Amino acid sequence: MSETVKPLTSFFIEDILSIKEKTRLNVRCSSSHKSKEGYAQWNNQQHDQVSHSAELCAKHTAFGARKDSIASSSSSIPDAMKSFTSAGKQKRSRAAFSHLQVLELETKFNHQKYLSAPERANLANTLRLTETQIKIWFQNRRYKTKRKQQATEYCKNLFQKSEGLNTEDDLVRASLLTTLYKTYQFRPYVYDFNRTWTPTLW
DNA sequence: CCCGTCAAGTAGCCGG
DNA sequence: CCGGCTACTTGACGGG
Repeated sequence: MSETVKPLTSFFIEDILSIKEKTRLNVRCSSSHKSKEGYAQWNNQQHDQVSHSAELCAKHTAFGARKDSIASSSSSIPDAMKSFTSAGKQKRSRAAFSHLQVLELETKFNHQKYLSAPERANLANTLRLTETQIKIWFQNRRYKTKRKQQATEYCKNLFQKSEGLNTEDDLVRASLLTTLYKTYQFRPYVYDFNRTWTPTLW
């Protein structure tokens, strides 16, 4: 992968309030799996006072770093970024993108579901995220859309079927099913009233 | 404390 | 091979 190192911003409240000196962290952990690409890239993003760019930056939660103070700015994998469980295992992170970042991503996604490499690089640059983060976001977003669509279609079919229902029991069952599908629309498991929880529906 | 959300991890496939 | 894709799964985190 030929990803460029991007300027990253700290999103810590204390950093925002105190307007600390600029720190910069870019963490890159290689996956155990095939090491295809720089998966698991955790970024602490640089903050330029309380400004527009600050809003663009993700709130970093990696390795419990949000609780720790990340003062050190070092190269590849800073010790400050490494948080371990009691078992000595490295803790996994989950970055939270800012509202503005998500907004920009959603806007882009509404226009196009797939990004070319230059488009992705450009978006990554403007949003101050990594290209991998952009890629993963779009992948997840497409999958989310698909699931939503499938759930909607299934509900539609249910309503259509329920039109032909006769007994009160059938109607109750149909409405219960609809409720269930609304509740579990993003879950791969849905209860079949006659059997059990089944892994796939469609 | 349980549960939903969502970024990231994983497996497997495909095209260049 | 490598990078990107889908289709899940995992795990951190926040809200009720």
